[in-house]
Amino acid sequence: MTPAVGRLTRRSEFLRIARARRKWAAPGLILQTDRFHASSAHDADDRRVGFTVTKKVGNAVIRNRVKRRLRAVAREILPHRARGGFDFVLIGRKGTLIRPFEALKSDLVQALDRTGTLERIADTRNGNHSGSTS
RNA sequence: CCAGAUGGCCGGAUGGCCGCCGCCGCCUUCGGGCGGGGGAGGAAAGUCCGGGCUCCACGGAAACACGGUGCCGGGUAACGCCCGGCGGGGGCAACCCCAGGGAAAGUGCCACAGAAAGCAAACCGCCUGUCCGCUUCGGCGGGCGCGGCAAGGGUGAAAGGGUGCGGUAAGAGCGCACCGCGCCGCCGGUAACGGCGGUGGCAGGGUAAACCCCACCGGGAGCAAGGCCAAAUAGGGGCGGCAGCCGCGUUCGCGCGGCAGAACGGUUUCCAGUUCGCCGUCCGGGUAGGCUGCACGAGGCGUUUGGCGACAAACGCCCUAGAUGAAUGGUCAUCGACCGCCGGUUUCGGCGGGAACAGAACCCGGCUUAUAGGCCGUCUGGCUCA
RNA sequence: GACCCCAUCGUCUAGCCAGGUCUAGGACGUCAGCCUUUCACGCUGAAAACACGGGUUCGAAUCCCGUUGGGGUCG
Repeated sequence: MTPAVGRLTRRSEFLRIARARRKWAAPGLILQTDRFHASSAHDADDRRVGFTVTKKVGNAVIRNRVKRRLRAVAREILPHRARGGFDFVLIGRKGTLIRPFEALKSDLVQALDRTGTLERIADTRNGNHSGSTS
């Protein structure tokens, strides 16, 4: 069972996560994260993700491609390797476009580890089942 | 074959795995699931023009502003776009480029240089009359002249037609020929304009992407327009100043209604209309929630007919993206136009990289800008062969 | 997405809207020299810009068109 990953769409939520100052920059991406506010509407095990690609990265075509690669890597990693109860913001960089996909995935795992949001159970399950991804 | 001109089209392909957003059908424990079908561009871009659509002004009218366009005719819903022609310029040519109305309605400007820059004028100079000096008697030099001239020199971007011949004291449209220009007439053309003939000795420098004049066009804002629903709430509040008249209520602070008054279109005037106590100052609160607008339209494709063409008409077929932190993809493999390096240097072989510009946001018609490479057609010039 | 505005030395600006001695002026800053035992202050001097590409004009920072880069507003 893979838990669902919600999307962040409100500007105020992005600003809140940026204020938390819990972030780590990898060569392919930057991760910002924060424990989301306890409200009755959300389960404690939920996790949500948003994407930010600024105009500095490139024109609209490049920004779209960067965002799509970030979405693809988040879809593969976040559901079973990120801790529940957190919001994540992935920020695209100039290197996101040309970085190999496997390296981008390990960048995200490393960023989760450095921000203390890597799921420990998923870590052992990864070692048991598939050693090809690392 | 080489060089060039021009018009149109394409602008990565195939497959595996995993995904995203609408639409239709079925099932559903209303969370969703299954199946089918669809899903970026020639510029989607810049937002430079023209429209549709929506709201405001809404009825209007006139004048004045303001902005835009600018040879002629046609096409179009419309245009500053397109087509055909005219004129000017460039090219051997195909062909390309041109904001291309008016400078004898008026105003302004033309720095520096130059005598003079717009009423024309005369610095050097040329010629001449007269006086003086010299003389080899041909002349030379100097002064004076409200004497003549504008050919030559010089300045300038530009100096009041150009070239040649005649003419003259020297010269000059002074005369003549050709060219240019103005005016008149005739002919051709729908017109711009062109041709021919006559006539005038030349008047009228340039600049209108300077003001301007003439002709024509234009009400303003924009889908964050606008409508519906939900939430919130106030008809926001405080302070200071000014508040005409009447009626009602009054807790005597004031409140409500009417008249008056004020505000509102680019300006003014007139009626009509809408809104509202007015002015100044300070303090707040809330909001980028949902649905709709929103995908059948000046729509696309094909054939025929009319037209030089832009395009139009008729008939037939088709439905073709609708997201909203914003879908239309991620990844792997194979093929690959093309590029670089090396060996060979005609063919070819090896290695490495690998598709240009670029992403709909209410929708159309244009323009402009960016764009690796490739395909097809037409035409021009040159060379070779038959 | 729509609608507007701006661009001049390293920085802030004048000149633009009546085109010409504009080779673009000023202030702060920078550099060099003088002054001072030295530094500062002061004095003298120098370097340094019209965003880019076309057009109009004899002549463009100025007028017109296009491009690029910044900035602002929206209920």
